[in-house]
Amino acid sequence: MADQAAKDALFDGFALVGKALGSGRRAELIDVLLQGERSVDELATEIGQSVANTSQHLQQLLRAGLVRTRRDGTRIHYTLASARVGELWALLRTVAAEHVGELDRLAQDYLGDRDALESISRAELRKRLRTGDVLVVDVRPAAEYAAGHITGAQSLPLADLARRLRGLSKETEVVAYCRGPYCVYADDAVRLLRRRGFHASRLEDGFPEWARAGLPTTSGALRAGGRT
Amino acid sequence: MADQAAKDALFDGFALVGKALGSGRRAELIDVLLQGERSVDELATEIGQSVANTSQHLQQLLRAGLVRTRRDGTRIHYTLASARVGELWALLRTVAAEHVGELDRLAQDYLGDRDALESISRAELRKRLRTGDVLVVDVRPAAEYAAGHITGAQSLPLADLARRLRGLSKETEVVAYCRGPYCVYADDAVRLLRRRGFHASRLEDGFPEWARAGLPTTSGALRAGGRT
DNA sequence: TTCCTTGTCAAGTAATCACTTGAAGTCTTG
DNA sequence: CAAGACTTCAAGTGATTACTTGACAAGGAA
Repeated sequence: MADQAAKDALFDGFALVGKALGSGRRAELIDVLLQGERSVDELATEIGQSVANTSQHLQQLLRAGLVRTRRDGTRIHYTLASARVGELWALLRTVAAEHVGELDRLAQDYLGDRDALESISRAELRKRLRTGDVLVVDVRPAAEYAAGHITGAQSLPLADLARRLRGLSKETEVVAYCRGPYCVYADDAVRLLRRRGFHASRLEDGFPEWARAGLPTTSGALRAGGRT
Repeated sequence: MADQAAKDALFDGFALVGKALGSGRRAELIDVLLQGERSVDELATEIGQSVANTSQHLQQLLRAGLVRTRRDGTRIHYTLASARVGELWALLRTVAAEHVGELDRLAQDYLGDRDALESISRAELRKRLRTGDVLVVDVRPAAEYAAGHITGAQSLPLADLARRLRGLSKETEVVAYCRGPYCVYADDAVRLLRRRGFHASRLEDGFPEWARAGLPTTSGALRAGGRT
């Protein structure tokens, strides 16, 4: 064996990245940052932690090179360092879903029963977007829609949904999507819409997966949603 | 926010996998297991740790579902739980190489200067294997060769290399490969061969990458190597 | 049975980690 | 300049982690 100490140091280097992904709070941060850049205190409220604690977790992600910062006035915005980091997180989530025994139960505890909700695949949504017989709504917060959304989707944040139902036709088939397979926004939206008598289903995963698959996305433009 | 506690628990579940990859010693274990199953004390010597400590690390990998065990008499053999785990490890290594600042230096400290060594890509090796103008040698321990190797390669463990040079022709172009891009066996083999006047280069990565790329592999058969 | 090999468990220690609280930077605005 | 908003730093606490040592369990061979 060449130089055990150097080998250990090298693998400790690789493990830095594993360590960064080895805390639930940091995992939540990455999951949110996948939707676009965020300031520290937005992130803090999102993960339900103090600003100081969130800042320290972010420092740790920074040290592992997984995120980057951008200063804008008094705010500091964090972003994922590259698309690769998003891929790594997605793969880690898949591996966890396949191999961690209790994950099914944990997911069910958080997401509730999904069996009653219809969901459609990316490929099918793509097809129906082309034929135009479906209204796609992005139920994430407006800022995330602005940072990037499925081309043709309208922004209709979950928080505003109840107030803006008037504009929707009950004949139109509605497809809601949000941050990904472990995000509850689209589920909540579909449940609410169905309760009110709309035809609604959810995209089986979220925007990041759509973008990663190379399907058409748009960013920037805020296309006020709600009206059909 | 639906149920913060349930959400935290779910992400802690994902983070279990991150934690499992968050120690250099466990990373080394995964890297070795990528070459095939191993008993606990083989693994312990490989990573230079006590058997007790190695066992505990393996328990942790087991809890995260990344490895599986098989009992054989008084020995217990560990294997990666699925090919996905190998993919995850490879992607994590890539992300670390791209984003962890000091990794270059750590890799150089362990691997030494590689600039002097010629290396060839998988695609090129594939082509030259077909035309047959090259001798491919697998310099990993014989057990790893037996567990799976590049089709057409001969087993010539680094430990035996010096003793078995007689059988090699100085006209033949030799390509050595080992466990992967961060493995020193092939480097050492190429250095030794060149010092003795052979034409030698290394495959730029190792057997797991070859297999993952879907290129032809063989397992089981022990094709005694050395003679051309 | 007893002995031997292999692996796990349990207890102990020093180091690291996640969070809290309160203070100190840093940039913008008045 | 001072005041205010946002972020980071520093110190402290309880929990977890990586390793060691020594004891125990499970299977094989005499």
